[in-house]
Amino acid sequence: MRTVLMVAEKPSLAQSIAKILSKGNCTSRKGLNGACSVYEYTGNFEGQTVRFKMTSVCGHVMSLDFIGKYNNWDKVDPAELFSKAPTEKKEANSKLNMVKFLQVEARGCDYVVLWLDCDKEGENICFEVLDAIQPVMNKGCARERSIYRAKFSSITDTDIWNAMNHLGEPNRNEALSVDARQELDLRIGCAFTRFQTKYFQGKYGNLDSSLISFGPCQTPTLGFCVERHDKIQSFKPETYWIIQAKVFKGKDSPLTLDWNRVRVFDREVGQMFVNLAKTSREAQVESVTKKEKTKQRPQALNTVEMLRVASSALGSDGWRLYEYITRHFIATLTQDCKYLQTTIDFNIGKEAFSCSGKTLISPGYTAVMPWQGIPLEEAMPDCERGDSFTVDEIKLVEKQTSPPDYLTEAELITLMEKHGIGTDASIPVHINNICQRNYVTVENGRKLKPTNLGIVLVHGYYKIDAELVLPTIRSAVEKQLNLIALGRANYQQVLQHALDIFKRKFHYFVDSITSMDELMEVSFSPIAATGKPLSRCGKCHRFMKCIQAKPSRLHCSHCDETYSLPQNGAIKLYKELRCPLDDFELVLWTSGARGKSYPLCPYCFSNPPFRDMKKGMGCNECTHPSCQHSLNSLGIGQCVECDSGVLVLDPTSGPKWRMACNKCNVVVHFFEHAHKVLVAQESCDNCDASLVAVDFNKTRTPLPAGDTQHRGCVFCDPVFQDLVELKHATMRHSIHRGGGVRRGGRGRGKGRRGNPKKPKDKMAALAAYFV
DNA sequence: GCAAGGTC
Repeated sequence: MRTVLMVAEKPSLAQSIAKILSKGNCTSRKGLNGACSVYEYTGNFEGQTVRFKMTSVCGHVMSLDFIGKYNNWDKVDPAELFSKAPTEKKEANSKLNMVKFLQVEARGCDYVVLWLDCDKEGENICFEVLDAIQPVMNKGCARERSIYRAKFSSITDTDIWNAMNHLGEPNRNEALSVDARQELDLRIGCAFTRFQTKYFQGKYGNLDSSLISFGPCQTPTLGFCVERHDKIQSFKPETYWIIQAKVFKGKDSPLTLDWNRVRVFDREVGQMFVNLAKTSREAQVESVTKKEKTKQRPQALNTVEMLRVASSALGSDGWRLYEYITRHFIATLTQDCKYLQTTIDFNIGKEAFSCSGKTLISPGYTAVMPWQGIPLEEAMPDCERGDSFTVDEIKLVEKQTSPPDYLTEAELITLMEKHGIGTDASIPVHINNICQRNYVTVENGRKLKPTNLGIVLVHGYYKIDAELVLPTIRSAVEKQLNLIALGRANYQQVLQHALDIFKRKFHYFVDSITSMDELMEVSFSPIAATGKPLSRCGKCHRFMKCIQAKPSRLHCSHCDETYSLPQNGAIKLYKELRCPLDDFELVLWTSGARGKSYPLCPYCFSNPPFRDMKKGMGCNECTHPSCQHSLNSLGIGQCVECDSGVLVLDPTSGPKWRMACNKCNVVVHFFEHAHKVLVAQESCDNCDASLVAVDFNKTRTPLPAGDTQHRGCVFCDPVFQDLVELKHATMRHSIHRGGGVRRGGRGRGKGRRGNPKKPKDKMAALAAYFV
């Protein structure tokens, strides 16, 4: 029997479609990646009985990136990203093992039916799937067709069966338009982001942003928020006047009328109209019109509309959202709301006024969406032409025009949708991005208020090249891409054309960056004027300043050099001790009061001193053979949790001493009330860990017979075993994991680099490092 | 470390 493989875009769709097509008679099993399931059943295909295997991917299988060496920000000029830097497709999520999974399932299959979503992205994923499975599928005779595309727009029996009975072919052009979009977004976004980030971060100390990103969607999104901010800033309130008139008939409560001229901007003119109206004490009913009107039930909810609604009253309460979606759905199936609109036109003197109200005829859908219902108090009094009302009050009221408020998230979603910025799935991501990048903050009522950084960036783009921030450029690119999809333009030509344009824009931007910089100077402080003096530079021996704003770093204004620091933690001076290699004063990094801490050399942190070290390493990973702060001096033994780390004594942790892994987050608490804890040169005969010498407080020593000193292995020594809070750690230590034989696996087999053991022969180690 | 687009 032949086999048909069918692939949907996500696991839940595979399940729904399999249920429909198998009429509920399918088996299911998990695929090798644990995320996708495979549904199997027997059925008919192209006039033969076949076995169906329905499964799915999880979105895109592949994603585009530059080849490795072009991801080095220090060595690559961002301008190279427009043409020189080659790109490659990598598996989008290596954990999912999607290519392998698809190949395992496709092996031996004769046909494939592609059930990817029916949009351009889905078409692109079709070819990602085909690239993975075609090499392993059965090869039929050359003329036999084996690739089919199902086109469907809803998950209903009729739609799915209809798609199955009218299979087509995947559309290469649509897929190519997505390939072009991916390459454009990657090259443009990365080039601008890297350039901006490196330029401004090196100059200003209080930007508070570790990344100054640019993107064809996120930047226009920010642009909308700043545009509103500018309107608010440039708003000048204007005074205007309205006539307020109240009339009544008999014992009815007074009606407030609207002036037909609405408002005037000149007080004298307003007063003149009041005087004219005041010549009469009665308001004559000029006409009464009654119109039956309907309030339309809502359209079916789509994702963007749901986002808008959820952002403007609902908040993050899942149940309320569920209730809203349910009510909305029922409302779409109910009748429109019907009401009677009554408008009464009045004349008071020669001035015209009116008043209108609504009376409910039938609630229709507002019965399930009561917040949209017609309020009872809008009902109007009975009257007819010629009736007269008594004027209760008529006066001129002064008012002021008020500025607009910051953009609400709901308004922003509307703007993005209108201009084609992002998709239903990516709109929230872009909004989240500009928040995380510190370009806008979310205020009460989910209003988006741009930060100084956001404002300066957008104003800078306006000065240099407004198209970089205007929404029109994205739409223009999308239009060109659409031509590829429609087969009316060549993929290569469109891509090249757009890249050329943006390459020129990029060079112009780089040449004009001082225009944006002028704005930055107003809002931010030069790096040399930021931060507090902390530790001394090893080159000039002057104090360097520690900059707290993200990304935290040290800056030497004399040498005009900036040195990176670890993020997410606190930095303080470490007893004015110096690195023996470069004379920089060490600093102490700590993750918190009871957490991990270790010293680091600000210079070595960015410029690894030894071959086997990488950027971002502290003294606890430093392989200096003799420095008292290095791994070699303070390392105790292999980590109890991870395979590649070493537990290193935290020399600042006394009197509650602890050691911490230099790779993972393991912290092992050991001796309390000890004056001194030293790591000895000798190793344990049993487990190879370094011996530890402890000097306890005389009055509080836990050692037998009042001894204050002991030396031994923290993992094996019986005296220490009873004292040290290391029971679980001891049991996990390698020596106890199976007769001293170390586990294989992660982190092993990479020669010296992966070996967490301290080198024993210091001279040999020295020789190795200084080759 | 970067984009935007899928989806988990």
